Amino acid sequence: MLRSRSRISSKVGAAVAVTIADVARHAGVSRSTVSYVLSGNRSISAETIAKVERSIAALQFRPHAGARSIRTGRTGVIAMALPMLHGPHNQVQMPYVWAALTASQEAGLKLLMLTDDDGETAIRDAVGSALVDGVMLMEVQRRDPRVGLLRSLKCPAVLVGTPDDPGGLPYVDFDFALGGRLCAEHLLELGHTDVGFLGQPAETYRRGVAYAAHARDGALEALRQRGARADWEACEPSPDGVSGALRALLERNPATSGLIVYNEWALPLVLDRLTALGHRVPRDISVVAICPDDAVDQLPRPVTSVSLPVEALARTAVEHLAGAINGDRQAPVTMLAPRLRPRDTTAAYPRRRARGARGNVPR
Amino acid sequence: MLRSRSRISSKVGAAVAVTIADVARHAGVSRSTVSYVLSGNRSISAETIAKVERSIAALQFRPHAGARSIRTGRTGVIAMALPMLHGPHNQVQMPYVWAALTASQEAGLKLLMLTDDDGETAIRDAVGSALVDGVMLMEVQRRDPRVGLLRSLKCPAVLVGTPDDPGGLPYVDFDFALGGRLCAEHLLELGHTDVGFLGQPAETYRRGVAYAAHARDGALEALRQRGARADWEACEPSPDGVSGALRALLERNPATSGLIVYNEWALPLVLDRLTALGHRVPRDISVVAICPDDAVDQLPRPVTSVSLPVEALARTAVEHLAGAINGDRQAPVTMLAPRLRPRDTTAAYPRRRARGARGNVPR
DNA sequence: GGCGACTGTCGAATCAATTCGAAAGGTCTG
DNA sequence: CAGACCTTTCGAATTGATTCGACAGTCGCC
Repeated sequence: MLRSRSRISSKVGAAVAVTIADVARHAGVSRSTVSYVLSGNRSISAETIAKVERSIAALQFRPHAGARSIRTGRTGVIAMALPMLHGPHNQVQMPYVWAALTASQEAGLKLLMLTDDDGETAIRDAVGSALVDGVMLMEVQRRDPRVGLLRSLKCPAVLVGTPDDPGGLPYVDFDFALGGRLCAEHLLELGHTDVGFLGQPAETYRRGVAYAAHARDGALEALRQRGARADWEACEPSPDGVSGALRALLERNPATSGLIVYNEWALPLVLDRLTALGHRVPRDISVVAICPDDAVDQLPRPVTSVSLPVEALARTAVEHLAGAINGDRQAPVTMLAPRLRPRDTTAAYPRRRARGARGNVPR
Repeated sequence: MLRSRSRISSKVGAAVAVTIADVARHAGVSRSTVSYVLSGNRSISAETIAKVERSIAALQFRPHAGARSIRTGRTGVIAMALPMLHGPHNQVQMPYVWAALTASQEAGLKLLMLTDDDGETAIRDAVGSALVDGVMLMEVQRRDPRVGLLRSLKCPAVLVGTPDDPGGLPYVDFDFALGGRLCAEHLLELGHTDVGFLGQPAETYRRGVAYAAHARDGALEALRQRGARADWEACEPSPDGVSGALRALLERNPATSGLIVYNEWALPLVLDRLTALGHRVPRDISVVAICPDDAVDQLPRPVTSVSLPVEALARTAVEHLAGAINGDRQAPVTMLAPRLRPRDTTAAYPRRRARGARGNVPR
């Protein structure tokens, strides 16, 4: 045997574990009494409670998570499953992580991060070994193999995003399709008839990530239904990517007077490049974005936007999951409604030639 | 009792757990044999191994994490402890999370995220209840109460950052002080004598976050030692914050010709605002940044920078922790060396008045 | 004063694994 | 051919908690 395992001192740095038996001995009661004090599952006299609690505090006792889970079938841990993708684009995800982290802490849960590079192994392992009580699936794709997996695992789960076939699993989402449509309608109402949609990196669409497709299709369909010329372009997370996408849109349709941007990363550069290319916003081109409110606040000028409630989304998902784990009946679908906030980057269309050079009143 | 707990079907969505006993029965061997097949701790005949493995696969067996941890004292989970801070600044952290996530997966570990709003409860709970095998401490402060806690918990730990008193705990860090000094020396060698340091948000310094202080002090000390005028300013994550910080630096010392920027978020805006304020880079003002390489790639122009190896840092920390958990003896300190990469935003100082208006050759 | 109804506490079973000691069976050696 | 030895497998103890059933002790009520 490589490691000796004596009763008194365990290995190198590991702390000596204090068990419920130690507490019982210290308090002069039985183990079960300590357990009942902890769980409150049976009435215990006030003085015994006090005695036990003093011992717990004195010994710094904390019940062993594994031992507990073996009986209760609960671990108090939920998993956040992210697909493995690298690159700067992923910075957008941190707010989700933060929100999920704080929300789960408030719900008394711990958050385990999972990536599933090789498909679904990480999820299968974590759930199969009863490491987690539930799974929150991020970056849901339109046809996501993980959805089928989760359903077959029969563990509490919530999808953050809307797959083509949720297969009975509950999902929480922001209504990206409606969000895209709101952008479109805003521009249509302002008189724009030629609109470009500048979206996420091509890879995101290639993977069929649901929200990206929904936002784009929601916008384009609304535009085309109302007779506008609509076009779209993916946008890579680099200055050249932004320039390239803008140029492509403007070359394919030089009449483009409205731009819907759903690419948080690119947004600052879009405004910058448009002016660099000689287009004034909103006089020549109106810009409406889909992005979190704090992204707008960080821009040099306030952009008309449909605000993306990242924090509420993650929080809702965690709360939903917490409820499902407790056995509460949960709504199968939760859709957060988009709302468009007009700000400085959109204006009525007829720009110059329209009814004489009567000036360009911004409002 | 609210929830009945029968032997056959458990509650609502929970999967029926398959145990090692089921596998043993299915394979026609004893439980211990299955365990030995799993762990390889005793020699088992090839045919028995095959038989058992077939049963494991057929039943989709995965050992119960809790039950396993109760005996082995291991969970295969490590914690990443982040202090609870919100706001856009935190986007910088996602690369750390990603790197730690992939690295821990490669090391066969799972990653639990912890925040410690109310001090250290989350860490204490996770370690005390034996939920995690080790802790990776992020955003280490110069005087960090969590360091003392971790030491007293006697569990494998690694600090990502250098506190004033590591108290015997191993730490991994990027040499921010030297990084700051390299920036300073680069500017000094180019002839700059008046340099401003534009740093992290004020809150970060107020909290005494180690890396922020180290980078700033490393730069300022090097500058002052060599007789340069050096000043610094915190910078909030907003356009106004950037403008304000720049203005403050330039007003306090109008002769400022060199700028060290250690604020990944602000970097694009700094370049933008400098030109907006009428300073050409690098003709009027040289800019050198401390930031990850991919942040440079995303800028419209290549910025001279000391590259911040975020991914290597997180990866090193995870590997260190994995080793410590396995009982390997680890180096107490790992410092990643900074390297300055001159690019387009720094130039020799004597700008105009120096030796006649002989033109400004960029190189 | 005896009987049922509570209260509070305990002992023992249970959960799903790991692991030690021993036993069964086979091979090799003296 | 008996004894030593090795390989392979098993039974049972162990790990740290939860929880059921039982058992004293107290109280109130007729």
